[in-house]
Amino acid sequence: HSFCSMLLPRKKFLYHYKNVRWARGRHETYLCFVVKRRVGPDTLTFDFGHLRNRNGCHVELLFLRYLGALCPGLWGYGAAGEKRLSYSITWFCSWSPCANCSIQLSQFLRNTPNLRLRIFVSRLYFCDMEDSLEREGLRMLSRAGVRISVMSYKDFFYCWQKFVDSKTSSFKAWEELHQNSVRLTRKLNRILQFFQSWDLEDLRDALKLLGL
DNA sequence: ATTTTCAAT
Repeated sequence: HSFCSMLLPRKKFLYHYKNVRWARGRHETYLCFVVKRRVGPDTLTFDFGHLRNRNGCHVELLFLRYLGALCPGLWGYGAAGEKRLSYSITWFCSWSPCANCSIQLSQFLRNTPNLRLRIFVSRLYFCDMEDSLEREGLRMLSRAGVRISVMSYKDFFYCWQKFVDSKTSSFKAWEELHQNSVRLTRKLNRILQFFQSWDLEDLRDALKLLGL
């Protein structure tokens, strides 16, 4: 695509996705995505790539702009409501969405039931205050059926393989990756006020990865 | 102990 170069430079990935407590200077947000078409119980990987925020537009809303091109037939072909295709999108974002993006996404998804969204985030954006709008936004997304998780080692590893110009260098975890991921996962669970259970698609992906 | 955040210069 013209709007998303295929591979992310290693340095950029490591700088922007590092789940450090004090993410000084991360004034950009990256979004790596996988689009899968759902055919009955099966999903076929259809497209992947990455985006970053531009011109004051948050990357999530930028993604929504490109959604029509990424998911042909999402809104049906020809006659209204006919032959709508179903898609699943998984994205990995360096920051969690701001309140406004969460609201926009929730509304969009309510009007597009044939689209499923699964979100992984490296860091939580403005979620320190108990009453922050960002926290409420995450709950809103959750209620709209989006499963949100904090990225763990396996997710960084996957992104390195899939989206990064890693050549032959293997992914090396930074100090504190695991601790930070655990801390942020606990924080997200407290925000969402319940423990999200496994879902079937995660299980299928895990089995596929193991070659089962 | 404390530090930042999809910038603005």
